[in-house]
Amino acid sequence: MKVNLKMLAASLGLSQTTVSRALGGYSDVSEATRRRVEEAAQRMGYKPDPLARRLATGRTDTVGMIFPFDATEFGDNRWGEVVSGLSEGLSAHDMDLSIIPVLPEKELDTYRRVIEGRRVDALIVSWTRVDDSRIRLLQELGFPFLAYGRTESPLPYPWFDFDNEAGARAAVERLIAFGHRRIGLIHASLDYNFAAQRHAGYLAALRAAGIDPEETLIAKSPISRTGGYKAMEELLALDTPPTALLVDNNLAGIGVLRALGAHGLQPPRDLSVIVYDGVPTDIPLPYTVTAVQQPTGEQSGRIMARQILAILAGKPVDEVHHLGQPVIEAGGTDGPLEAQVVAAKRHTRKQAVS
Amino acid sequence: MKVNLKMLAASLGLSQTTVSRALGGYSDVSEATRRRVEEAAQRMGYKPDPLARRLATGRTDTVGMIFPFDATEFGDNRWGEVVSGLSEGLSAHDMDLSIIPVLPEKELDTYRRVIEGRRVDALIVSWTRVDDSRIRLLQELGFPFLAYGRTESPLPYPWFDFDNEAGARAAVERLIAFGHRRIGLIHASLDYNFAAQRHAGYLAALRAAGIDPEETLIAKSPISRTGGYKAMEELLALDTPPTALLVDNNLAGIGVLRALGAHGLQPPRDLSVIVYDGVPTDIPLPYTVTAVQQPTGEQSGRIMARQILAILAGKPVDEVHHLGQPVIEAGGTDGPLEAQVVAAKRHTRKQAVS
DNA sequence: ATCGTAATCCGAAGCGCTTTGGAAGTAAAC
DNA sequence: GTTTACTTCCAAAGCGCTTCGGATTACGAT
Repeated sequence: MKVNLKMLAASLGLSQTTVSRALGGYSDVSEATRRRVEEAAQRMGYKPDPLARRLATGRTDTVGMIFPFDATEFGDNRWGEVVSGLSEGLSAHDMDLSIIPVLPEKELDTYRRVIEGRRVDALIVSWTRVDDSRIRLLQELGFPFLAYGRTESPLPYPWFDFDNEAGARAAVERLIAFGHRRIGLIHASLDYNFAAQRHAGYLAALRAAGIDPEETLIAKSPISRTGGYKAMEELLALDTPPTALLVDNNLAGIGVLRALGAHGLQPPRDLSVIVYDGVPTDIPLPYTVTAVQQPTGEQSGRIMARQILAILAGKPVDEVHHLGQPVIEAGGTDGPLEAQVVAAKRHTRKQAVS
Repeated sequence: MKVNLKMLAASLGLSQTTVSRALGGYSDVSEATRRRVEEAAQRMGYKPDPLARRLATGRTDTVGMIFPFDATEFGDNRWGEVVSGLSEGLSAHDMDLSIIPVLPEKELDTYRRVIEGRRVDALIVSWTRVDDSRIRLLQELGFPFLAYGRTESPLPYPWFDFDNEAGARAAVERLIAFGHRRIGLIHASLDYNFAAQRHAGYLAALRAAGIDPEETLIAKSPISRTGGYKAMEELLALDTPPTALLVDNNLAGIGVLRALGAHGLQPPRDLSVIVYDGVPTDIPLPYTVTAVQQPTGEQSGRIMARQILAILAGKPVDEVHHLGQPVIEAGGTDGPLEAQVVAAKRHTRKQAVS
């Protein structure tokens, strides 16, 4: 039989009020009775009914994440890590994370339903777009949320993000320092904020070095292995392909490396490659990949959990920001242009002979 | 301003009871007033507060899925489809699906918490084990659930599953019909029920054909690309490798095919390969894969949604079962043994010459 | 002896909905 | 005209918790 507040109170000869406040950690109950109450609650296995609590307080102690199943997020283990860290960070404060799956075309409706249904105290918006209708809706409704990634918005809002522009710039600067001038970019749809920012960083680095960006060296690709594969093939088909390449997401990165392999090419001999976010554990590669690295998803998740709690505690939204700095992690897939040229000469000579 | 039942009732000059029952579709309210009520509710934008309703009814109209982040499920787009179908099937009945992420080591605790917290009306257990403590816990607590995959249990319980044994048997029979006798198996941990069943089907087919299973032809592998890759390399390193192979999951299947490619081997010339569940969209392959195919995840999800609703409606648990039949989808990765032998001869001859 | 203060405790009013157990009105049956 | 049987509606009692606004007691201060 489930015990409730009333029974607990009765068995202690106290009022429900006092028991409730004792358990709630209020100061107007003596240390002695608090201990008595806690002991009894423990002994009788009392657990406050969250449904009742919710109705009384109006809080659900749950934060939600609406998850559109267009699946790009799948296979990206980074996302899993973030969720994991978030969940852990929240549960330390007795809050839960609930992921609400939804068909992409019904996404906005679901936001409305979830908010109206008061199913969660706050929402996390991931994969932000440059122009993001979800964030506009949330702002309009005045519902608490945290954006995982920034967006263009006239109003302030809380966000967690990395300095994508700086990351891409650093990567391209590294390639330039290696002597490259024909540097390609494979990027996701520029509707995604992260892609737009990395794209901007790429252009900025080139221009700063006095290099005119070439449209043909820039290929768009879905966030997927296949996407990266095909985009790489496009670039390889150019009359003069790039000598170096930045790939703006890890899934496409795998595809790129596979495409190179399939064409008998090997980084960095034939092409210098830097992959944003590195490549997830996939199948064995004969080299480590030079990457723009960001903190692990777990760390990010924990920070986001703290941000969410701060928002719910009433911290002004224009103060809740976190901008992580990515770092370049040197690997074996990029190198000096001269080395490549030499290798290429050897290669063509060999081909001519055979 | 949010309108509640009381306000709605007042504005109509009716009691809360009547309004509630009108909206609830009870028969003891006249058609005329029902219409009036519905019209007014619509006009005033009345939405019953789910928190209050939950407290009153004790139902949450949510089904949960506790999701351990050991990540095998990631990258397996099949799982995403299932979730999607489930979610859709449930929302047609105004129920929600909530995915609760959890660290693997805290999984059982979370089951307890979620149940005690009455956060959901029912749970879905996925990736069932042969011996599954989660299912035991749920049975013990008498909490409604649906197992996605069977398990060994003395008590009846509701499940959704495919005939894994039959699927594996059919695949192996096909290979046998092609003349193969050295047929390998790459399988996931046999703690997983699906793996155990497919393993059993594999053995059964061999024995039925009078072939003695060879331990060395059976390799265990994690459910991942890397796992499949390594397992394939193990089998290739054998003195006499198998001439045909069944891979019991799609992720490992990709790894297997990549490993073959990396060793300059090509199915079916050098090895006949059948992959359970086919291979997910990955990077381009020069052939279609012969697969044991199951209905799409969406369909499965919708069926599961119906099952859950039936359980909640009180249908006896030993009547809620669904066993899907997998079918072999012929592709270009398997074929007659003789053809392989001929090709191999040609191959070795060529090697001898060069 | 009286007052103010601080420390504890509690009654009762919600939170917004569902549901039980009638009551009132109306029509059919005798 | 009375009885029976519906039909339609409603008052009130929860669901289990939180919290506001005191009430009570104890005690040092005046």
